[in-house]
Amino acid sequence: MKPLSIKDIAKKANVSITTVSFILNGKAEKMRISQDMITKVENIIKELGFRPNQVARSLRTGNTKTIGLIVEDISNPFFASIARLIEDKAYRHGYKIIYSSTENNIDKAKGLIRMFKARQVDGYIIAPMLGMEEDIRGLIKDRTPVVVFDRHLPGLEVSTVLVNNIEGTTMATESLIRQGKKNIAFVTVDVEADEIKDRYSGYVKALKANKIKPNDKICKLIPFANSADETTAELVTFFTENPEIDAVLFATNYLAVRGLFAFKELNKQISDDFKVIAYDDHDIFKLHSPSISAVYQPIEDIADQVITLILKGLSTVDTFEEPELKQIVLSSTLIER
Amino acid sequence: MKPLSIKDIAKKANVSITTVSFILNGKAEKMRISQDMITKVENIIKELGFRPNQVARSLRTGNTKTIGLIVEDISNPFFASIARLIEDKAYRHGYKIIYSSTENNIDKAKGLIRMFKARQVDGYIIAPMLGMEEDIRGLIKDRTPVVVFDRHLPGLEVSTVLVNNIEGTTMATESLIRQGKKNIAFVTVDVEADEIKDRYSGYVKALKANKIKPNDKICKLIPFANSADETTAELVTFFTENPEIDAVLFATNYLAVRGLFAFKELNKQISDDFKVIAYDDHDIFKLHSPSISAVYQPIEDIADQVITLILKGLSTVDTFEEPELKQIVLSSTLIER
DNA sequence: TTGAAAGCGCTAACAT
DNA sequence: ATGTTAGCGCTTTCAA
Repeated sequence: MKPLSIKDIAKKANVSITTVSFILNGKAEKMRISQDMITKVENIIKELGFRPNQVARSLRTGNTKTIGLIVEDISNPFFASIARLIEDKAYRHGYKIIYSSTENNIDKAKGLIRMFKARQVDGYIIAPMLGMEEDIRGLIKDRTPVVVFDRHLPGLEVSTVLVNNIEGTTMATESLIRQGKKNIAFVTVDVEADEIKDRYSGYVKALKANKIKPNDKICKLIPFANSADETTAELVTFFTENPEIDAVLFATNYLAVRGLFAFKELNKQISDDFKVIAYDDHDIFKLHSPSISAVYQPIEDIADQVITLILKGLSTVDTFEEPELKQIVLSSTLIER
Repeated sequence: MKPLSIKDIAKKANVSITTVSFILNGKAEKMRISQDMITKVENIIKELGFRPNQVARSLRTGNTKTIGLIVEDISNPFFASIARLIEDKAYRHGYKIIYSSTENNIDKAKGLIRMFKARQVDGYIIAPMLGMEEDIRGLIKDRTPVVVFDRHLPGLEVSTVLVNNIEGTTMATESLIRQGKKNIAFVTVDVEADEIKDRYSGYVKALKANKIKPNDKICKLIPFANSADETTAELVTFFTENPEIDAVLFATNYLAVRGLFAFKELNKQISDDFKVIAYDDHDIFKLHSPSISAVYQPIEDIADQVITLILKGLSTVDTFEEPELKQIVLSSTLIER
């Protein structure tokens, strides 16, 4: 059975499709359509359960009321939580989200942007990876609203929502120093992103401020391409070879989880003599015995800011105003456990 | 700058838009367009970076190459993982996913279906909630492919991918009995879903098979609407009041996590004298000291089956074949730790 | 082997 | 205050 069209409603109501369209789009008032007519048509619409074909509407108006969301991996709890919040807020404004994971694959990422373009999404929310600069610049040049979050691409002028990574690891490192730790290890990943580098900078900054000389030997760089097990194995070796370490700061929650697996394997107890802090929180850290301190990224805030920026961009897209670019940097919190 | 259209390509190539369209859609051969023409047009398309407007295409052909994904909460790791796998597989077949979370709110769920309908999605993948029966039936009547997973709605004839819940909890309970446990508690949630009830049935079945009388006193029903903290508090009380319990089977991973928090609060050690098994695995269970056994649901299999079913539905939608309904029940695995 | 033209369902400028 | 109609970009039938 073919779905209803505006024609069917018009016929049923004995009016033209224009009248129906105006009523559908809330322009009845402006067009001074009689109240009687309005209620009559509205009743028929409700009675028949008619919903205008959004595809036709999109073709005509040029906007699809759809936002493309591109992240590295939607199943990562950080992105999944943000995706949920963004979807919820977008929904209330009549927008839907199409998402895709880049899987840290630049070709897939580029393909996604082209695919989203072909689908005429109205705006983009992107947790970008290195190599997407040109593509994002292209979107901006087409006056498509873009908001970037989580990661920042050097030299790219775009609205951005980030957390202050330097601040986060500085706080964490200082807390460890205050607890008398002398050999604080730093475990990070070899991803070429400023955020990751900033986390390292924050760590070094706190050490220097406290006259501790950073020691490369207890800074471990884990290849991004590692499997979970490989990472655990590397960490087992690392901690075995460096028994002087009395505290560890992990640059991502994922690495910290692997670290916990490594400690388990090594039978290494976390205690006042061996402290661990993770960057980015996780349920596991609360529940672990003993529980693990973490730098918490304000997920709800991030989602709020992202959606606010993109909605503003969307609403000014057909005005002549230059879209204003905003760089928002949120603070993270050290949760001491 | 306006995006390119098929017209621009046609003009540039000095051919009609028909020719371009045929080439775009791989119908050039069938139409016996000359190889020269084909390469010439293809080059222009590549050179100008033209991508056909998917919205216009959708309006014309009636399909949007989009699948609607409706789950309770996309940020739940179970759904997030499945979403990621589904998206990935759909992508390879040229489909995109629009998702939404029902938040266990039937009004939102119904709204989502109507919204997806208005957007002409080609098919639906739904982890349904009670109350959606009529809406799903409506989709099927319109000959829209639907695949339901995770939960089954009684009396609804639709392709379904489930795991065998009875089997899972039976295995888990039997394992506990083999370990000599006499007072095995069962903690579940008051959700009116067959899956949840089946988990209870499996537990009872194993008890009876081993001549143990089920004891209501050590079966705890947690309200779904509880906050996390409320659940923890209820579990603290429950385990305090029933010290004879020597093992617990949790009906969901979420409940088990709350249980772990409760044990932590109670300073109750998990050991050979007090065993815990969770239905549905979680990283936390691997990492916990001691680690926690779990019934593992085959996420990858579920995603595979779901996508296979929906793609089959999508490909037969405009044939005259009756869409064949398939009920797939996957086995879960007990991971003993 | 290629082109002209209708039409998918809707919006909105223009006409009445 | 309501109706007529062009056209959004594309696919596909029919004609040449």
